[in-house]
Amino acid sequence: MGRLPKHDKMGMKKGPWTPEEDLKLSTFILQNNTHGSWSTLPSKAGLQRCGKSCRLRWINYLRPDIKRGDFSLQEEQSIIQLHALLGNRWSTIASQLPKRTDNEIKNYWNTHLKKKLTKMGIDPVTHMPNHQQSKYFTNLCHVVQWESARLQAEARLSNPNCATKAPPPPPRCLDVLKVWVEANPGVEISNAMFNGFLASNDQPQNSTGNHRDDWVKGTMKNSHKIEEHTYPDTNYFIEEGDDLFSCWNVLEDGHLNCWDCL
DNA sequence: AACGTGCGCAACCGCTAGTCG
DNA sequence: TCGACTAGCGGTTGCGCACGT
Repeated sequence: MGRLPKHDKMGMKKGPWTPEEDLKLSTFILQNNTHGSWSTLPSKAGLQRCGKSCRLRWINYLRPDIKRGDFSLQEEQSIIQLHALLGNRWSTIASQLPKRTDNEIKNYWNTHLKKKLTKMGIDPVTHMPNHQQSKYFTNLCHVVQWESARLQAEARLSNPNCATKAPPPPPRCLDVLKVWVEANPGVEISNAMFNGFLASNDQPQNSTGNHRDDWVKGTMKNSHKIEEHTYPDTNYFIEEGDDLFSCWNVLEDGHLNCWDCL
């Protein structure tokens, strides 16, 4: 993996890092409790690398607080949802996924998630279904719901007068609002918009949705985390099991219909 | 076994924003 | 205000490996 060692015009080494170089870099930073100035670090640490290369190696590989290995289903979902909201702002997305680096998330998106969404009939750029007849469409109802909420939030931002008319977004929305605000400094959040972002579990929007939620919770009382995945004012909700997600909707006669499992 | 091909990911490159004198 | 310098970000590259033929 990596590249063959090369040197640039200044005689700085390029290419894959050796275990000895890793050791030198880690030891220097840990002993000093700081990397200090990246541009002066290489000479101080006895490395023939440019500061930029040292910084990247530390941040993406050597830092003790990074998690490596497969992404969990929850992490995958977070990436998809945050990408729908933020686009290719990998560092912002990474800031919401503890112990993951932007480079790792970017690679995972480009090599796994993009293909996965495409296969499921979802455009990975717009996060919209390519065609509603896709046999995978029903599997992704939560993704589509999410995108719908995002568009509603954007509409509310551009036209505050519509804020109270828009239906409430999916769960975990306050977390998302927080991310959105961090990613869009300077944009003011009106009270109406904030209320619109509140999860209905905290502040039920209307009696119909509340009644339905109660009914769903009562019916599915053996399900775990059901509240987290119930989409208010819609017919859809997600049941999270130990290692799979089931997509359900409530039929007009009150029966539950399982669409599919993820 | 040999070869070709595609994939995964570490590392690089170029650009931008922030800071400081 | 301007230029130099630095840090950080996102896009791209290229090598090693796995897998298919």
